[in-house]
Amino acid sequence: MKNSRQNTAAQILESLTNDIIQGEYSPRQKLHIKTLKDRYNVGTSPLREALSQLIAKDLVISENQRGFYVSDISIEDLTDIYQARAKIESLCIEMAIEKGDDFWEANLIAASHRLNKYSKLDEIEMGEWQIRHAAFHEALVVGCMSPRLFQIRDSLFEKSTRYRNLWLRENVTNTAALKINQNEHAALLILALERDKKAAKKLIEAHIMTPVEIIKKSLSQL
Amino acid sequence: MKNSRQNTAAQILESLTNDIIQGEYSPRQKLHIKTLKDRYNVGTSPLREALSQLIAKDLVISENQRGFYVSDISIEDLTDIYQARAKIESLCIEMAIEKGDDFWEANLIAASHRLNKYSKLDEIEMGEWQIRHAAFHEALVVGCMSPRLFQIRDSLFEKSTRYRNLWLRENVTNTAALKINQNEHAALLILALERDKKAAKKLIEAHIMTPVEIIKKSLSQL
DNA sequence: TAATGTAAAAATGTCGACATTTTAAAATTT
DNA sequence: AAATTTTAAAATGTCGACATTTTTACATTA
Repeated sequence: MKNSRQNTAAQILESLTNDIIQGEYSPRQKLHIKTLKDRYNVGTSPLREALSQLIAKDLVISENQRGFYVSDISIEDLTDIYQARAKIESLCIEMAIEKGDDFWEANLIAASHRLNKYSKLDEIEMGEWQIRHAAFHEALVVGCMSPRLFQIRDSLFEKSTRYRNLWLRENVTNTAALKINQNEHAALLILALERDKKAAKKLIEAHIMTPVEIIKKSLSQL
Repeated sequence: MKNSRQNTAAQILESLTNDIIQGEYSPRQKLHIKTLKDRYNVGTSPLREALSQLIAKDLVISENQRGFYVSDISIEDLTDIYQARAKIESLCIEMAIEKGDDFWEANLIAASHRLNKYSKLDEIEMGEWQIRHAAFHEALVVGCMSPRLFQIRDSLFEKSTRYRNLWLRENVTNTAALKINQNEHAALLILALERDKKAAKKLIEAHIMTPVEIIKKSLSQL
């Protein structure tokens, strides 16, 4: 395993990022250097370099001489992140509708079909559903053609993951919520193909904000 | 100097960030560990931790076993960053116009006045002008009340600094360009106070995109 | 001379050690 | 017993050293 293209710091960064956004470590949890070294079998330097990158990504905070902590979550932060996500997604879709070509349309229809078929199954495996769901939304915005806006979109999506998982726990069996979701996706597809920017923007913003109230409840029960 | 509230890594991060966006190091320049250690008088660990954060901020890139480099600039990146900045700024202003109160208005008028007075002087010191200019634009968007959107705005502004400095070199004596700029600021103030979202958005996007063509020329001559 | 191969030099990434600070526990005082 | 001080333990941040890889300089061959 010596000839891996990534250095140790980059590898740990992946693991740590995942473990934090998937809730392996809780918000505000202390991240002891010693413990992490043992867990990931690495030395001090690459570990601290990975943590440094997580600081820049706002997933970890550090206090001088007091170590590293998983960054906190809160209702204010939840609202702000989802609001920002909604606006950015809306922006991307607007630009995609302006610039999207036949291939964008075709790809979007295909992604919609894949999500639809899977959503109608009796037994839905949440991992696969999330993949197809994310793929549909990406197909919508991919026409916007801005690397920076995509990067911002991705980073906000990543930050929202810890909150989204609270929603998924509530709705893994809630088929009614999934149904509404499905209808919204169908409407989004139509509006995009009709190039109705205004309506598409309005709908996507509402679509992204939908889970916020439910997550608020889960959060306040914590 | 032992009891400074920041650790070494955080201090170097500030210096490095500044030195990169102010052009002390050029795009694609190799950042030798040894050289940097000597220059900033620090050890390997905090230096690499600072560089790790700069990687997350896209100001530095690294290749395994080949070290660190200042990230490149290009016409494509210039356009993308300014386009993204324009859209984000537009978004913030839209939200600010929706939510802004009397204090937002008052503060905006004050900031406009400070910029105006300074712009009319015979001898303009560019550093002070930049401060007042940035303050005016911040006063415009501050009503939007979203920490995350501000953070995105700031990070895009920081990324655009290397390009902006190219513009400033061209226009430090170009009073005609500054005049147009001044008129646009006056118009922005009026539109904001009139709560004319649509016109304000359109103008701010054009305003931010204005320097792009000039910078393109400077870039292609490099 | 150009191309290829080899040896030396330089640079990177990782580790363990150490001084300093923080935290926890024990002892002392009020 | 509660509050404060003292002492011990644990954890952090920084450094220099070292193995490994890359780069450069030089020599060999076609």
